[in-house]
Amino acid sequence: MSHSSAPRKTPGRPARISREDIIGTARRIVTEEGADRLTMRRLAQEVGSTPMALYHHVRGKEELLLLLLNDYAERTLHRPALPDQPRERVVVAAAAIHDVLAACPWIVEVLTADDLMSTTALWFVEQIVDNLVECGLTPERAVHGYRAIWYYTAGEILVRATAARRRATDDQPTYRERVFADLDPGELPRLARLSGRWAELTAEDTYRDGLRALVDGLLAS
Amino acid sequence: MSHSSAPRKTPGRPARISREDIIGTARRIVTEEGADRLTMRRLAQEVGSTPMALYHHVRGKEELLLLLLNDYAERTLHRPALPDQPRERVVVAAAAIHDVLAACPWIVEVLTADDLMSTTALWFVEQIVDNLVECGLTPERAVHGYRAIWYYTAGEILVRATAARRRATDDQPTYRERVFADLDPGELPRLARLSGRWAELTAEDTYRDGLRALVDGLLAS
DNA sequence: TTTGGTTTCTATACATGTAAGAAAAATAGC
DNA sequence: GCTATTTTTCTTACATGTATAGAAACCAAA
Repeated sequence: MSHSSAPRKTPGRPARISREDIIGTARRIVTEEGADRLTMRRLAQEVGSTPMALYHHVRGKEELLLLLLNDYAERTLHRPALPDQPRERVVVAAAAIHDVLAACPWIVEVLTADDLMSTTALWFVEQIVDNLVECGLTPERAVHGYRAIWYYTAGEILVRATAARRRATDDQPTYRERVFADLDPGELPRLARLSGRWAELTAEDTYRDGLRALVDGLLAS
Repeated sequence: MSHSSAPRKTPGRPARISREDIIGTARRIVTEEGADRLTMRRLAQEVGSTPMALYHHVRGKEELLLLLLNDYAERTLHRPALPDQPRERVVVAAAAIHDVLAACPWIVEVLTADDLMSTTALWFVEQIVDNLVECGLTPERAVHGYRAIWYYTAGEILVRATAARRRATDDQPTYRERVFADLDPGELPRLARLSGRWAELTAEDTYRDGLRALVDGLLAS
């Protein structure tokens, strides 16, 4: 579509599609029709190529989704105004990442990435680590603290997203509901007493509370 | 294999395989040859049936893995001796769950379960919630606290397991390594200074430290 | 022009999960 | 014994990710 004249310098057959084409088209499919519709065949057809040609620009579907996630983060993750207190900065930076990712429903299959590693996202990591140091942690403990925050954040998003997906798919009552329906109050009194409200309680969004608790605890030690 | 005489009471074609057969055989395949080898076709062949017959005893592969996980938890998760302090009880109960799950390499695909819900595992949940209340939290906050612990735990296992899998699969340097290799010290000074030690630092097992911090923070608020 | 090398693209094939529906094997009522 | 009903099993077919092998399109040298 693009380059026309400009004498080529590399040998070999010239590429008809680029990684950017692929990612762009993939993004369009995903935003317009949802992540289910993104198949390698469909994507190939849409960029005017064959499925296996994609594999010369992208290692496989997993990498494609990872690239898509980075692309998404790059364009929707914006640096927020940070508060004065270092501790609050940690909270704000983590919550900003969380909110953007949580709003991205197709994320589940990729989010087990080791870290989020787009250039934009790294700024947030920097803020978290730096402000943890600012609060008195050694750099080593600050990194560990960041990792704990990332585990908590990724876990929250993954668990909630999967639960939501299951609820949407299954017509039947959940396994959880069945188990909670007949708890033995003798064996598990606390859960039995809470069983009626469990669904409601776990549905509440308490990400920030947990995050604050975690940051507090990291700084207290 | 089992029932012989005993006049049947239900109408319909009698079942030749049972859910227990399926789970047992699946467990054998997974423990002997790894989770990759567990396919519906292979499993069907092994129980002496056809793939689609399995679907009358199990909703699909995802449910099968969930059942397998519960089965695994049921037989390897044993109630530990709990310390005296309620706060330490929370830590010990959570760490017990964590350690059993983390030792289970095929877990990744299922762990996004809403909670771990085998009967045995619920005892641990009970301990966590109960002792959080014992420490002064309201029952509501105790449930939220348990959820935060679960998010952190599931996230840790998932992220670490996936990272390990990626390292095992990929021969090429990780995306992370490439990004960390050329960080701009002007933009991200803290990360740039730590970049050489990042892999080493994130490889350390700091689950318990983070857990303690989280529990401390939950109780401090 | 021909030959060789390099890169990209295409065709074909396979393994996998599972949807749809027909067939089989039992019971219940007559 | 015969038919209707119910439950389980089997057959077939499809969508998907991707491995493999080779064809196609470009450059550079002979």
